[in-house]
Amino acid sequence: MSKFQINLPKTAFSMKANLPSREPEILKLWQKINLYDELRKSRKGEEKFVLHDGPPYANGNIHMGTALNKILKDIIVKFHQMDGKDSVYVPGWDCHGLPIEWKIEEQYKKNKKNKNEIPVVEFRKECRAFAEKWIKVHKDQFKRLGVVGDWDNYYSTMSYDAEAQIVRELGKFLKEGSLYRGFKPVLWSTVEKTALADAEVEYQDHKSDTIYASFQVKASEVKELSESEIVIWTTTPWTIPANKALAYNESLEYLLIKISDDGDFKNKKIVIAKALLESVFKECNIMKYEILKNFKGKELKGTICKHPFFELGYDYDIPLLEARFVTTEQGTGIVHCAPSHGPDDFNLCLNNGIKAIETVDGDGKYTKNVNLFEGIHIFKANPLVIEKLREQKKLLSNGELVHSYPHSWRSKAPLVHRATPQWFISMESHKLRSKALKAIDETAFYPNKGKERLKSMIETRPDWCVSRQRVWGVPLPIFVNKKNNKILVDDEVFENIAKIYEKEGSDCWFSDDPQKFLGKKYKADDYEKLSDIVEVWFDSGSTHSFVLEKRDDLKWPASMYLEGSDQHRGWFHSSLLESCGTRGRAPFESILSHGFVVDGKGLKMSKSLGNVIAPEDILKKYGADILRIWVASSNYAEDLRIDYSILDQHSDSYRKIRNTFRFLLGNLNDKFEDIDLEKIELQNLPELEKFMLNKMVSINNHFNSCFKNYDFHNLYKELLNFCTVDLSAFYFDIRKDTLYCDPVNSEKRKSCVMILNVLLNSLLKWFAPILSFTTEEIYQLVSKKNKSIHLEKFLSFPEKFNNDKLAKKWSELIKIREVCNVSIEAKRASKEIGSSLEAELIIKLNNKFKDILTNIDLSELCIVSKADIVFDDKSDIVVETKKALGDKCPICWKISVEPCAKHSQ
RNA sequence: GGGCCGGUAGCUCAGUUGGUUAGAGCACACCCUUGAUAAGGGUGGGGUCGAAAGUUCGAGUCUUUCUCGGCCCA
Repeated sequence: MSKFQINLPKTAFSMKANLPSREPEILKLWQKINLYDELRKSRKGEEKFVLHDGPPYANGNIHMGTALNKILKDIIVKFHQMDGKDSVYVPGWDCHGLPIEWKIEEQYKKNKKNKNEIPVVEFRKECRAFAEKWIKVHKDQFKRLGVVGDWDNYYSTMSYDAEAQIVRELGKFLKEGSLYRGFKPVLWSTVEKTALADAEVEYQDHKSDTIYASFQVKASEVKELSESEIVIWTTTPWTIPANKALAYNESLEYLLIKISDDGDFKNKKIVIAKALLESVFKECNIMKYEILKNFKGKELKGTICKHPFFELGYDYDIPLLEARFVTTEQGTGIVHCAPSHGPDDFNLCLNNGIKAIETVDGDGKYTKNVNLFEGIHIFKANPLVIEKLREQKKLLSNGELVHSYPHSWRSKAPLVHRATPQWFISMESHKLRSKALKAIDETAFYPNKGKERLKSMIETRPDWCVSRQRVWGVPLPIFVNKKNNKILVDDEVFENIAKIYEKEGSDCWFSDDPQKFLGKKYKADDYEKLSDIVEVWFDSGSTHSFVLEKRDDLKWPASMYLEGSDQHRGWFHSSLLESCGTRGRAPFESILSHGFVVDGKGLKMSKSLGNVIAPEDILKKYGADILRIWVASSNYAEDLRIDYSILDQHSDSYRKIRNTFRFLLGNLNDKFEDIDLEKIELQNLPELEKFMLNKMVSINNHFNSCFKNYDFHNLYKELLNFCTVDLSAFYFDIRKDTLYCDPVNSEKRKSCVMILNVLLNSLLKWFAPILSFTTEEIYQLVSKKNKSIHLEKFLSFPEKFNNDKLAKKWSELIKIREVCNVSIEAKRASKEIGSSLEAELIIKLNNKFKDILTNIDLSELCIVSKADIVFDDKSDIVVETKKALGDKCPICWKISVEPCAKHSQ
């Protein structure tokens, strides 16, 4: 037996990952060691990084979007933790709202129960139980992804303290005076006397009365329009008494026409859209006419009309307003706007300072706000309105139309848009809009484009409607004085309600004596108690108040909010408004928004396309670490593509990374030594080792700058390339000879082993936030320093490792190596040699390379048996490969005529 | 229909203020190795930068239009 021992790699770390079964074992370990608590202990007193969780809705299994969101959050939280901060993550759930109400109603239907016969409180209890059930399911699914957080102390919008705090927040708006009562149209059933949500509406055919009616111009910037009449068409004549404006489209062309037919409109001038001339004239039976003027819609700006019932006391101005929703599909190209009876009308009027009022009551009768028609049911009003129009000579024609129309899903009765009392937070009265815009400017956005997106929404949004006529939510804590209609604003009452909710939740609002909430100061008989609930965006917009502010382990404002880009209109938006209204600034320092998960072709996932991938499928087939790689390697600033071929690719990368670790572990025989980087004496190291240290510093610098910008896909790519290009194909390949064949106590081998230790340590930490399971698996194998890899901190590399001159020199050497490889490959292709050790090289180099070759053995670098160097000035780099002559050393496999220099004695 | 964002090799991504033959890794093909072995190494092929027009000495980078896709709104 030879006295030369070869040292082959040996490790317990298997090549096969088997993540789907191994990861659950690691989850058990984390549970056993109470990882979350350990993380907190390990950073006690350090600077906090608080990523405030946007609460997902507690309903249904998680999908790829939720998985992406949680993994991205977890990666960021872990990065900050390893960076030395106390990086706290408290997950939460959004629980109130319509979708859960529907689910419970569905169950009722199945069991033949009638919702209206069930007490509200009992119904709400079922909603609560439903949400609780899904929180449990979600929790396990999120944990399985490797997400570490305070799962035992999660927050929810339905917890008693949350409901209590939501009341306090509303109290602030009420006290300030920015929360006011207005009217807004909702789909309303006059039969059930209730508002219906969109999803409770069925569309069926319905026969409607149609009218062409005219509005006389009172003033206009277009001279010819004076004395003319603007014609509208509508299928709801009963809304004419509620008319407050007319809408036109500035990009359409309009005509001024003189009619000569006999009748009410003889010799009158009317205005309609050019594109609709034919259909209008046909339906109104107009034969003799003359076109007086052709003009663009934008000229209508500033025009004012009189109401058709002007002579009957409707003597207010009807302005013409520009609106995109006006088209030439039907009608006249001018739309009559009754802000109380249509969402388009409402928004257009609201944006122009015309507020909706209550024109129809819950039974469908006109209110006292409607002159001439008070008390009449709207479904009986059409003939009366038509008659009055005719009487006022404002009716061009009338008819009937069968069209698709909304009906109640329960009673099948036709619905109407009805302005109902709603509660709004004003964007202007207390400068909420400008406060919010300022707060956006003070917030960092990743990616930057999110800033403009949120800004433009805040700039144009109308007042915030925060009331809903539903039951599963926090009741609006509002009492209205029966005598003077004034809202009760009293901190004592709000605080009393909040205290009650903290103890028993908000169900009691619906069941208990109102006096309980009013205390002794006010008499319940004097007040009307509201039964509306708060819209759920106010709930989740308030999480900062009942989570960030209330918990000692967190801080306000949050360091970051992180959600899908749809939340610019959702949670980012509502949180910003709520916080700016109550605290004058945003509840976050930064916002990170990510795109949507789409399939491999960039199309959105849908059942009908059959391109849906569930997180569960991926976990079963690949494991969470592969999914985490997918998250880290994708550019979240845009939409993220996923399909099985993409996952296969990441799975291949994972294997490369795993084998890189396996090589390190094998050559260390699973005996990791934590090297003190400061104590490394560079002057004693071979150049290749110095170069590797230098490489690690530059990787680490790049790593840090990527991390600072949350630029994970570049960070991951850099690490992956480091494993493949710098380690596997370069450093490892070259040093295999030393590791396998040099004596264990040789300085060179010891230097290399030292580097392997540093590499293992660095790679474990760099990858830990992404490959949370695999790095833990390795850490458990080799280190007892901490209970978990996630309790470690990133390494800090001494400046002395940085050596630009060395890096430059080695990039030249690598160039020479590449030319050598091409030359060797030619001999291999002609079958003269196989392994590169069968080759010897004659390398002709330009004299300029002389300096860089000191201390360099090119035969080692190129993994050949011999390399002769010839300097001349003729060429840059020219390499000639010859078959090496002599015998193969049985130890190091190098071929030479002489006995092996290292292994011959 | 409107607003915003995006389209660079089969895939994931780089491409700095417009400036040489547009880069990397993976995948693929061929070869080598059999002492990282259901591993490892080498070489190589592959892109009219979504399309068209324009500005410019010069456009992946700037402008316009179109197209496809995504989010939000209607």
